[in-house]
Amino acid sequence: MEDHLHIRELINRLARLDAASAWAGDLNPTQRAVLGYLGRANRFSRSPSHVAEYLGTTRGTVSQSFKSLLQKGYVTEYRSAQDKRTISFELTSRGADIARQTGGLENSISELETDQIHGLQASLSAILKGLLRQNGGRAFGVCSSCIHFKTADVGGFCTLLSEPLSTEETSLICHEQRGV
Amino acid sequence: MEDHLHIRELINRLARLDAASAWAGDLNPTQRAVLGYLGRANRFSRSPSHVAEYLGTTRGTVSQSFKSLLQKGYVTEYRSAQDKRTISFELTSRGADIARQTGGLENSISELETDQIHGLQASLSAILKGLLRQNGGRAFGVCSSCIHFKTADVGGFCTLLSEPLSTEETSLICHEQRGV
DNA sequence: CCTAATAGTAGCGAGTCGAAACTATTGCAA
DNA sequence: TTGCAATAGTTTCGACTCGCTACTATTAGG
Repeated sequence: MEDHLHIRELINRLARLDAASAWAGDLNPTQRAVLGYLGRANRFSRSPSHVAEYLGTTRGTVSQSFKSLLQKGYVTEYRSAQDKRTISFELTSRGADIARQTGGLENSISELETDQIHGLQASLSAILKGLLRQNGGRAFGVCSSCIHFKTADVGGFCTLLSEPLSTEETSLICHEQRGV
Repeated sequence: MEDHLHIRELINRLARLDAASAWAGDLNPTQRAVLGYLGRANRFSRSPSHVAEYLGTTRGTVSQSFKSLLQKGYVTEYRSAQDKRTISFELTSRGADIARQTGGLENSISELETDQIHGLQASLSAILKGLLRQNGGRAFGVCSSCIHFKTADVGGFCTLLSEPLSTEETSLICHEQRGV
């Protein structure tokens, strides 16, 4: 139990320090996290609701964040013709630049041994999986590791939404993803 | 580089989800983090400045947090006679209860194998160390692993501050700590 | 068809955050 | 000794997050 507390502390401290340096320009850490998510999410997973669930916050907060990001020109709005309730946000090139940015944390991570990195990734993923199981959250994994995914001649196919997927899309986050 | 991004995302997402469930009662995640730090910091390391540096925020914000925590009865104020500028905060029993609380993240961590936990701790510590080296931050390690620490008949002794340390104090966080 | 569920927004109050301006001490050097 | 610079903490500002509740629009299901 002693060790667990330590790890929780480490995770939170690393995230706090990372967030502290994520204050730059006219963006705060949360807005930056929204852009980062948008850059890795597929076209079915870019609504305020999805972002809110991924970031562990509320629709209300995300709605405000998007209002600000929209105003600053980091995202654009797409309203669906099928379901007039939903909104999908897209990164502008300005927003995509931010989403691609790396921070001091990445530099520090890259100093680890390769197998240490893989072990770390496996452990953190396992913790996340357990945490999501506890509170009934979605995994938000990528299409290629989904039970609804089928390989195709080019790219793939989603059997849940009956939609073809381009090669790039198969490695993007989907809110409907369920691990094999 | 692909993997590093993943790990950064994992750390931040875990911290966000942990923070989301840390909203309870009349405390927010930051106030909870302050109490957690105070519960693990020694008597030389409980000032607003130390908390600010540990949490990667500013003295101004921490000042506000303490004002709120003081009002709600989670901490008490101790003014030093030597240096009238400094203030040291102590947890009340109410505050200590909160500091000891564990969350869903700990449950999830405890499901890992023992050696996986040790590996995880080692990797995260290494990342933190590298990150702190990059931005010139302090480690905030415990006395027993400090270059200024000497073992004594009972507890230990700090050669920097020329102060005896009780057994419990040797495993507390110090802002002056420098790793062996 | 009508009610329930879903998606998004608006507003509230408390609080975080960086930044800058401010007060009160303490340290150091000429 | 004086006299500044460094340090510790506070206050205020504006933008924003966050949980919450109330609200509107749209869609789904019995």
